[in-house]
Amino acid sequence: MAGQPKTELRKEQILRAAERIFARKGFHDATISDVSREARVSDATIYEYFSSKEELLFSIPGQTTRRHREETETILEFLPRAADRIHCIIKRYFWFYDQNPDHASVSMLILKQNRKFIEMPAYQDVKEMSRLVLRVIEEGVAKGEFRKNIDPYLVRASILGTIEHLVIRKILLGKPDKLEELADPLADLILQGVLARDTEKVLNVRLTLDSPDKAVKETVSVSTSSRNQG
Amino acid sequence: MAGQPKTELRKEQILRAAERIFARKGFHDATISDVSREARVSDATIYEYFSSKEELLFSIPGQTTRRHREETETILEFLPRAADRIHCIIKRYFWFYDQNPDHASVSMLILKQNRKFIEMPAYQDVKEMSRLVLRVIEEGVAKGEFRKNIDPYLVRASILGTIEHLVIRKILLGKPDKLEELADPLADLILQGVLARDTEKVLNVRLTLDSPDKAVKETVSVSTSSRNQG
Amino acid sequence: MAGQPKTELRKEQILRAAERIFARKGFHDATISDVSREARVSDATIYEYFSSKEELLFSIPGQTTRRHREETETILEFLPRAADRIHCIIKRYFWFYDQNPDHASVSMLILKQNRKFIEMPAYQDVKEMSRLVLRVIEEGVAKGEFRKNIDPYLVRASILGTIEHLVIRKILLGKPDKLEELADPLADLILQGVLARDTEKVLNVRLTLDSPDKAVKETVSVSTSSRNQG
Amino acid sequence: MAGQPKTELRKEQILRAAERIFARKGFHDATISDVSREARVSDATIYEYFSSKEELLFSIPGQTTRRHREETETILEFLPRAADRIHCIIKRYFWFYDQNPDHASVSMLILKQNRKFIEMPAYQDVKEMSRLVLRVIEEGVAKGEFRKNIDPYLVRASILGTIEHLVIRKILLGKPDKLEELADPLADLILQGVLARDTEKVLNVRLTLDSPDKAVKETVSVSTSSRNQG
DNA sequence: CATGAATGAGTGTTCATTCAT
DNA sequence: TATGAATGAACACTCATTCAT
Repeated sequence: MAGQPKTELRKEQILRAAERIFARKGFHDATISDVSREARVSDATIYEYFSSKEELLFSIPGQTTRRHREETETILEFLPRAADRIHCIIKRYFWFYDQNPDHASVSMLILKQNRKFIEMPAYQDVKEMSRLVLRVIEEGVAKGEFRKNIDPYLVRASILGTIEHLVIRKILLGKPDKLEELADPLADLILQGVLARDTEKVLNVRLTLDSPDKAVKETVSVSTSSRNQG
Repeated sequence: MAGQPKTELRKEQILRAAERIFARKGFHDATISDVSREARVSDATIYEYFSSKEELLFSIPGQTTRRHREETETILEFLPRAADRIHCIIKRYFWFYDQNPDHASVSMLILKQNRKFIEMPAYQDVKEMSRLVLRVIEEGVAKGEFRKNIDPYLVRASILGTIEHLVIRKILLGKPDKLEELADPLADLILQGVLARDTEKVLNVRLTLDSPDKAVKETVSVSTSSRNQG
Repeated sequence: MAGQPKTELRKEQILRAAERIFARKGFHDATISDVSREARVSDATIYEYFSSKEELLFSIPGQTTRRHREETETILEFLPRAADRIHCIIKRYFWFYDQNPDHASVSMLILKQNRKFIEMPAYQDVKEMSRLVLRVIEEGVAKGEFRKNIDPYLVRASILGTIEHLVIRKILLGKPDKLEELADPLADLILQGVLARDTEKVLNVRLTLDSPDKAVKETVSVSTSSRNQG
Repeated sequence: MAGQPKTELRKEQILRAAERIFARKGFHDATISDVSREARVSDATIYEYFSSKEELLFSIPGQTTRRHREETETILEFLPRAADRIHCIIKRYFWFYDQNPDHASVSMLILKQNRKFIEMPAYQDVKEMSRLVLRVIEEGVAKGEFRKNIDPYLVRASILGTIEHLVIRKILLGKPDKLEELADPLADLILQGVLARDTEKVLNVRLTLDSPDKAVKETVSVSTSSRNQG
């Protein structure tokens, strides 16, 4: 808990102000003065900490994104099954964006489509997170949990794309109120298309046994959709 | 085929130039002079046709989007099965963005996250297209083709979100070269999670017979997943 | 009443439109398009009749001013006394501006302080009118109607300045409703300071005494005018 | 004389530059660059002190006008007679415009006929000065110094109008060189029409005839004010 | 470390004016 | 004669950025 050097606090203060302002007004419509006013420092002070408005923008994700990734990685270690991991990743994404709406706006509306940002070091964390998702999928396939014939890249695109779409929708249209509640149904939907199931191959199983006195004809119906079921 | 009035041609000429320029440089980094140079008209001429730089931007989707939607609607009428319709929609989206990369850039990188745009009349076409997708899903459910317990809004988010994610990825990273090739696998993936199947109900059938010397454990594999199969 | 050539009508139509527009919006805030719209012609047409926006402006007073001067001159010929002439001039000025409020605005708010206008031929009419006033005053002095020691230039400045002040006041503040009603009191005020008198009224005293052989006719002149005198 | 804060000096510097430039070129024909060049600052600096070109214009009269009014008021307190006060006001007006030719140009050619200016707070000082003149006239009437039947508003219009006319004339035509020299004659002229005089009421004409047997002593009373009377 | 003050560089927008038809 | 279409030339205004204090 060693107090951060005062200068780090200042930096953080500016960063959070910038996040709020950029989230509210967009990058180009926000001025350095807007940010400095929000941060209660002078314009010039911002330049003591960041070399340009753009660098300020690119510094916003910083720790937040890294922490999100690291904590997610930590949790995943406790989840042996790929399906649970996917579920966890989705849940945490929604939770993360619910908790950090300004970060969500900056990430989704400003940074995601910024050609320069994807060349910045800060983008690495986003990339890492994306790789993590891919790895989980590939491991799921390798372990036989997921179907062999899926394209892991496509599955990842599907997971991340859906999340992004919903987050942007929430930012722009304000609904739904809680993204997190979409985590279960989304995980179900995705896993439905991905899980390898014996079942998948077993249809209308009709078993006839040679037991002469007893002819057995069974059709067992079991609901399979929920990933929560054993 | 009567030629458009000359003034309409001029407008179109400016619009296409703006599309190219905005796609290449982004909205804020592009100047009206950039556009006018590309269109081979003067700055002032642009203002004869559009009242502001922003109105110029918002006018870009215009016909293109509408036509895409209308043609898609026409085709869908010939496809009775919801699964085929979903497949068609996905395919056409990819094809559309493949064919119109500048339009794709403007839509995905500039307009999609523009708070003002979603209040413009031009946004209606985007909305209509989105509603069309929803309707197809709902009809699929109504007809029993899709599972009853899916959330059509979520499925739509999944379809559109994945497409958007892939389009943006292509724009920023340049790959894959042909989005259209992702249409089949994506449709498969989505439908996998959506199609109602008998099979769905028959799962993990493990039969243990009391025949002490013979334990029977059978798995009968029948391919059912592909939407191309009867 | 030979009809004016069609082209003259067009010109007049544009001129009156310009007068209205300039009166309402001022010269710089009015555009050629404003004028052309009011005149129901195209921008280009205006340039068929006037070589520039400024020339259009300078052409507005034109006939109106000349006619005002000519008619005034005509009337003055019927008024032998300088006092009545001054009165007439003032009355006609007020009446003129009451009748032509747009002309008043253009003259008083735009042209009067325009450095270029006073070099234009159209300014001659204004100058002529001003000279007319001066002449009347000088004649009044020459005839002994007005005091010898007035400065005719100053008196003219007083007459025209007061009129202008009142006209501008009416334009900007809207009151009084009828300038013309100020004509009598203003003429009184001016003449009060100008008329040769005591004298004026006291003099020309004709006394007839009954003394048959002696008719006495006296004119006593008493200087009363200067405020510096005891 | 403790120096004004540096920033006030800067503001004054810009204001005086603007005054010179606007006086010389007019408001619309002068550019911000003209002003900034004259003030030896950058364009942007002007906008640090004034929010728009128009606000800059409206700020020019500022102190100058207020000071003129205040000083005049102070002096008037020492002049008990209304006539002297009027004389003083006229003299000071001329002196003021003689001393501040750029201010004169801006006031007379630009501001006086500006519809927006008369709604600005800065216009209040002009109004106050105008009220002061009116008050002096009314007091003159109340004290019996001026004729009862004058219209104070008209007299004020006459004073201010004549001054304005002469100032504008000097600005545009360059003559006379010294307005101040017109103060005495103008005051005479105005007061002539305003002062209550014995004569005004009674012309105590005393005629003595040499008729030996009959001494005739007549006093003829004639109302003299109205010019309509014989 | 913090900032008040200053500005260079840039840009969207306007509009009087032209000219081919 | 009349004008639709086009534009050159300007200009007010903004703002990220700098630097002396």
